Amino acid sequence: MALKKGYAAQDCSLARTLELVGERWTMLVIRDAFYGVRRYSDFLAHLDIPRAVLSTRLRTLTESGVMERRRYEQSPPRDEYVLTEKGRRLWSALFALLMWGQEFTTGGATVRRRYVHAACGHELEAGGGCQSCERPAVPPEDIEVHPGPAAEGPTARHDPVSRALSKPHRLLQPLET
Amino acid sequence: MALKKGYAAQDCSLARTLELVGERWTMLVIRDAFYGVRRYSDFLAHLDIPRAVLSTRLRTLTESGVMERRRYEQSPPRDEYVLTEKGRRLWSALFALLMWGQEFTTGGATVRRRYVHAACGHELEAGGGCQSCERPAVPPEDIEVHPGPAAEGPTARHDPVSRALSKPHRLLQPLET
DNA sequence: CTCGCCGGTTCATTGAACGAACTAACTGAT
DNA sequence: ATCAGTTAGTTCGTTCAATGAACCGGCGAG
Repeated sequence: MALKKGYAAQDCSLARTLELVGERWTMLVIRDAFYGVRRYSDFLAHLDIPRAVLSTRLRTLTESGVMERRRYEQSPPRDEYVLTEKGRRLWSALFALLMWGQEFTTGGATVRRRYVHAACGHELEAGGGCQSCERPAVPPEDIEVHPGPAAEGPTARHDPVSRALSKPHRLLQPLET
Repeated sequence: MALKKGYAAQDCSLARTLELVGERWTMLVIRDAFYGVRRYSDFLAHLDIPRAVLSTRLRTLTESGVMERRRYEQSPPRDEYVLTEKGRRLWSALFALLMWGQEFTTGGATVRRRYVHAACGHELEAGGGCQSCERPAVPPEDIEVHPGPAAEGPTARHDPVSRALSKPHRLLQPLET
């Protein structure tokens, strides 16, 4: 972040966390990575983020070990960005924010996406666990995103990522775009 | 936030959440509120935040219903800022970020604060629950902050809030400063 | 060889953060 | 009554980051 002082001076684990993932756009990039977005152009189209900011964020996340950049094609050279274990462990925090938003910030609107325990088909509860399986915390690999009641409609987006997510999709698996 | 476009355009609950609590400093203000900080000057001294930014954040949080401003003294007129129910519900997200930071961002350093289930005295696990009580999610009212191994030392702060937190303290209870 | 795509970088403009200084309301001590 | 001190801000000039449009280089296809 490199502001004059940065709040890293706090020597507090929350402050250090926010230095890494608390900047504008960063959490949305990570959310998309959980959805299976891996390519620069897909992040760009789905987030409507300025190119320069996306480049900066991907570099920061890569340098701090939250994401990993890897070559998946030699010619033409193409890289993809995927979450590392460190990054995948952000799921519980991300999900908690997501659920809070669904409860408190939807102005009468209904839910756009539902999160389902793939093993049993039940929707996750707010704590990130599965009630019917009595699992306290379902890991992201076992979760599917399903389109919710508000997925279609006047506010729907039409980028490749949004279209790919109109079908149920396993978290962290690459999206077909 | 009122940037040109804001990412509220995403019509996604995470984006809306971050519009409210994703700005620089905001989460640290909320964390301090959980610690029991209520007065302008205490936020200021503990966070080393510019006064103008603190004013803006407290206004935004108040307007969005995350915190409430209330008169606790008539003369001289003094207001305090306390979390509403909406704000208190951010605990699980905040705690998840905190634990992630403790695991991944402490560069060999040790923990500054520990979070203890007041009813049984056991430290909370990373998911926010209490292992020994088999409670899946301990609410903040039942949690105490204890100074951790790194509370003292060369990096220790000397503001009133940090001093008050050198003793165990129940979350959300006002700090004696 | 040229066209277009992908994954960036560069640049001018705008907006936000920073920190120091200033203000307003009040209290308590001299 | 005056004066210093505390609290809770606002104001303002400077610095830094976000935005969006334009530009660029590698490459493959036609």
